[in-house]
Formats: sequence, C-alpha cells, structure tokens
Amino acid sequence: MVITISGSAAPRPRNSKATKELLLAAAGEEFSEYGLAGARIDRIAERAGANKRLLYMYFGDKDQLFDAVLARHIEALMASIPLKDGNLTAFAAARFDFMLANPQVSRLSSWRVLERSEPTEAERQTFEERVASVAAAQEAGRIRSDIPAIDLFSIVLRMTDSWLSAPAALRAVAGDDPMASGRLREHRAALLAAVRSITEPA
Amino acid sequence: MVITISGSAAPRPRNSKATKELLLAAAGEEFSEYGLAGARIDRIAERAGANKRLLYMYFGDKDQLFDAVLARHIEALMASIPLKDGNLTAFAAARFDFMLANPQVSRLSSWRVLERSEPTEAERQTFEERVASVAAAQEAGRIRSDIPAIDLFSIVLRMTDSWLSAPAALRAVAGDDPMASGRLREHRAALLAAVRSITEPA
DNA sequence: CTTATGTATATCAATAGTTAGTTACTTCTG
DNA sequence: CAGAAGTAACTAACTATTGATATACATAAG
Repeated sequence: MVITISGSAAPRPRNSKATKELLLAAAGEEFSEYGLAGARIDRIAERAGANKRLLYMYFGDKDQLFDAVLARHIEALMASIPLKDGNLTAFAAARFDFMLANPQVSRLSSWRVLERSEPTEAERQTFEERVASVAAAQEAGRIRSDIPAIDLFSIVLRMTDSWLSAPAALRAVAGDDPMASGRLREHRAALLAAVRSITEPA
Repeated sequence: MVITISGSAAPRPRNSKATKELLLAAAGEEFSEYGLAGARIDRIAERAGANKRLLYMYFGDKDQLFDAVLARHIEALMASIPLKDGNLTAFAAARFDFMLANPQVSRLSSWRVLERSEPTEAERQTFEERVASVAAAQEAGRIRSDIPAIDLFSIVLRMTDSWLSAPAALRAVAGDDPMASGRLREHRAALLAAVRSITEPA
C-alpha cells in the first residue's frame, strides 16, 4: 500500500532530460501565448508538471529560458524552410505550410521582434544567404531584377503570414471561420499567385 | 519669496484636459515600447509628469488605458489612409508613409494582434468596406480578379510593413543603417512596384 | 555517502490599484 | 464684492498581491 503525505502528489520520476524537455515545451506554449513580459514562471512549471526550481537549474532565468525557446523554434523554422535557387514561390509555400502547422512559431517570431530585437549572428547569416540566393537568381534571369533582392525577400517573407497573423477584424470579414480548410486553401493559392506575379521576370 | 516644502515639487497646473492628453500620449509611448503586459503604470505617470492617481481617475485601469490608446491610434491610422477605388498601390504608399512617420502605431498594432485580439465592430466595418472597394475594382476590371479581394487586401496590407517591421537580423543584412533615407526610398519604390505587379490585370 | 533530481516553502522587490487627504478654482449668498 | 461652501484637480503614502528567484530539505541512484 502506498502512503502519501497529505496534499503532496507522487514525485516526478527522475529523468533530467525528459524534464528539461517538458519544461522547454511548456515554456514554448506559455511564451507563444503571452510573450516574454506576460509569461509566468509559475504557469510554465505547472504546465510542465514540474517544479519551478528545476527550471532555474536547467535554464538560468526567465530571459535565458525565452532565448532557449526562441533558439529551438527559430532554428527549426530556418532549417525546415530552405530557399533553393532563389525560388521564392516554393519558399513561400513551404513557409506558409510550416506556419500553419506550427502556430506557436509564428507568434514567437512576432514576440521576438517586439521584445527582443537583438539578432544572433547565425540568424543574420541565414538571411544573408537567402538574399544572396535571390540575387543569384536575378543575375541568372530566373526572377525579375528591377527590385533589389533584399526587398524582394523581405516582402515575400511578410506576405507568407499575411493571413495567419492578420488582424482579427480583417479575418472576421472572411466569414465564420477564417481558419477553415477551404479558406486556407484559397488563401494559399492566392499567396502563391501573388508571389509568382512579383517574382516573374518582366 | 517662494518657500518649498522639502522634497515636494511644484504641483501641476490644474487642467484636466491637458493632463488627460499628456497621460494618453505617455501611455502611447510606453505601450508602444513595452506592450500591454510589459508597460508600467508608474513609468507612464512619470513620463507624463503626472500623478498615478489621475490616470485611474481618467481611464479606469491599465486595460482600459490600453484600449484608449489603441482607439486613438488605430482610428488615426484608418482615417489617414483611405482606399479609393480599390487603388491598392496608392493605399500601400499612404500606409508606408504613415507608418514611417508614426512608428508607434506600427508597434501598437502588432501588440494589439498579440495581446488583445478582440476587434471592434467599427474596425471590422472599415476592413469590410475596403475589401468591398477592392472587389468593386475587380469587377470594373481595374485590377486583376483571379485572386479573392480579401486575400489581395490582406497581402498588400502586410507587404506595407515588410521593411519597417522586418526581423532585426534581416535588416542587418541591408548594411549599416536600415532606416537611412536612401534605403527607405529604395524599399518604398520596391514595395510599390511589387504591389503594382500583384494588382495589375492579366 | 555523495550527487543529481526532485519538492515545498520563504524572500523580497516590483506593481496595480487605494485611501486619505491638500489646494486651487467656481459659485452661491448676503 | 467679500467670503463661505462646494467641487474638481491634484499629491503623497499605503497596501495587498504577484512574481521572480533563493533556501532548505528529501530521496532515488550510483
């Protein structure tokens, strides 16, 4: 028979790796919902079903935890959306699909821009490569060259989450469910058509 | 001779309208920088050079103050950027210029999407009118009609702040000063060219 | 027994919101 | 027009809570 001291639940099995993972995942949810300033350490621990203390053991403090979450998700984002031969249409499609499948990441990126603007060198380099890839495609005549590569890229980047992070008031105009699969299919097609129009050579 | 009680400054002249205005402006700065969760009531009062208590007198609480700030700025944004005859290029130009001249508004809108998604009816209606304006232009053959009006609008909307709210890492790729007037002129031209490409009839 | 992993609980500063006034302006009354 | 009475604008100091972080202890595993 198991005797439990009043009020205390069964302690979590000892597995630092798994616990760390749970905390990171819980932090991802919390930060994605509330941002850095709005997130609550207690809620993160609760979500993870772990003790607050462990969070400090593994990640240092709130800011570092936020950075850890960002690092993980931004890396995943960058890695899973390649830009090949300056093909911005394929890039936009991949990015749209990724954002749709990982709504947390979209919000995390937004929080990041607002609350933590300092970029990492790795990030800067990834962007640099992508812009270079666009520029190369321009020189090869695969895409139009009368718009600077960096502008082309930044515009397309932003276009890809035009629907997913549109103001609620605009989404409401679309009708009952702005995230219904029909609506999404339609927007995706529109997005890709738009990117094609922007990129195709004159 | 003026005798001042130790430590206490001269009291603010009695002018509720002016004080309210100062508080609202201070709140605009604070919320734009830190968002709803990150903003500090004490800092707002300090920025305004007014007493905290007045803030509660005039605006209720933090949330209501945030709403007041949003209402003012979002209204100004909507009012100063008309969409005439579905001319999305002119719309994009006006919006870009406005955002550039009012950097607070851009950030406030972003915070709003993240921290306070419930739209007002007025906002929804403004968007509805604009989408209708685009749809009308499509029927009249002034802009392409193979992309739904709402998608066209949401995409263009997003494009207009592609540079102004791009991730810092991407801006860094542009070189020393991403907000230098030359860079901005160049991006503005790129933006308008892109909008033209998206909207012109096939 | 020692260390890593875990829990419960304390600490202490920061913060939103209040209480209890004070002082300037307005208006009413004689 | 004096001056009392009322009211609106304002201030300082307080409080209760929350929230990030620290301390103290417990126990499983090696």
